[in-house]
Amino acid sequence: MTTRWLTPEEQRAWRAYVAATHLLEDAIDRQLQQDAGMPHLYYSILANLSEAPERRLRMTDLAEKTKITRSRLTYAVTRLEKDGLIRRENCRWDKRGSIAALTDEGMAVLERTAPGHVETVRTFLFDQLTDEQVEQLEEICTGIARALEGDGERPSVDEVPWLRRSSPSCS
Amino acid sequence: MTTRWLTPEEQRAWRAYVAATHLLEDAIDRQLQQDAGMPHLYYSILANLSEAPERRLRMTDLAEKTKITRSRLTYAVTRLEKDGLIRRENCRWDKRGSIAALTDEGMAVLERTAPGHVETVRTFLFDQLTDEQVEQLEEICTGIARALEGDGERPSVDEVPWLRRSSPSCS
DNA sequence: TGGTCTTGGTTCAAGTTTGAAACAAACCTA
DNA sequence: TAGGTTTGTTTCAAACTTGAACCAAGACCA
Repeated sequence: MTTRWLTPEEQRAWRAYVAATHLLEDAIDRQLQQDAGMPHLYYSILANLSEAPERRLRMTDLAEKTKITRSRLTYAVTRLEKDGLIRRENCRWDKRGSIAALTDEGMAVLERTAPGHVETVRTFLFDQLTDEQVEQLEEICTGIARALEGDGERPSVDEVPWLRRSSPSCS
Repeated sequence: MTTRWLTPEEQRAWRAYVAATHLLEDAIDRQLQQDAGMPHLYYSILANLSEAPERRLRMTDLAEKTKITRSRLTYAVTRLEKDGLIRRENCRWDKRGSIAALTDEGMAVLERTAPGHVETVRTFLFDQLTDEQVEQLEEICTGIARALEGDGERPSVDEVPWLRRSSPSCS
């Protein structure tokens, strides 16, 4: 089977997608770095904890929620713990487990910085979209995420039989 | 003025967006790392060069095309140069300038790995979308990118007067 | 001209991410 | 219940990113 290259429409969509996602993530990272002294991911970790029952989650659950690897999470939590925004506790039921708990200070940082963050997201994302587009975006993204999540387990790339033939193009 | 929090629809869209973009970028990075031995960004750099006249671009233009900072680009190009996929040349008109040129070997790598890359993008993105959604995605992303690009200059975050008030939520 | 400002790139240190390997506890199963 | 496998998490080294500082070389202009 020969490669199905992207159609012109797909090319355009793909490039716009790559550009938009990079630019937006950069803008959000910069804003949060300035206002909260941490990148977006770290903020997300705190935000996820703030919504969890008792403001605490097991590492694996937190990694699942934030869609990152466990090792990346370990590093991030270690940093946030040094900053006093998170506290590590060990799990009673499962001695292997480690639990990340949001501290009051962490909650305070979140409360202080949430407005700026929301405003950034609004300015650069939602202010640019019609209500209809917001819906479309959700559907599109939900579809993509579903394809990538399997049922909780990421379909490790090498399980998919990639074709290998020539000719470039497609950033 | 008090913060305009995200509506439930916006929340859903935002979360789906964050999840989808992370998962997709991760999948693409993993695939390219395995097949081409480089992350997506590096592949994009090669791809951009391959389409430029004479397969060469000035650093700043390349940074602009790939939406990354100059320092990040410098590092990436240095690595790719070590791998023999890019060659640096100096600009005749402007002695400050530095030009990145795709080597034949770089072109070959691109040709060899493009099919796998396209297939990944297709599998996880376009196969999940209807033709209509592809169009919608392009429009949405174009809008976002426009808001973030000013006219070539990024609106440095601190020029926007952020509001600062309390209450969290919004990953 | 000789300053001074801007632009194009690189450098450096500190911080982050990656993937593989290491551990330890929990879970089988014969 | 010992031995083997799986699961939860951390560790480590190598690679990458960030932002500020730096260095030329062009541009501007009194």
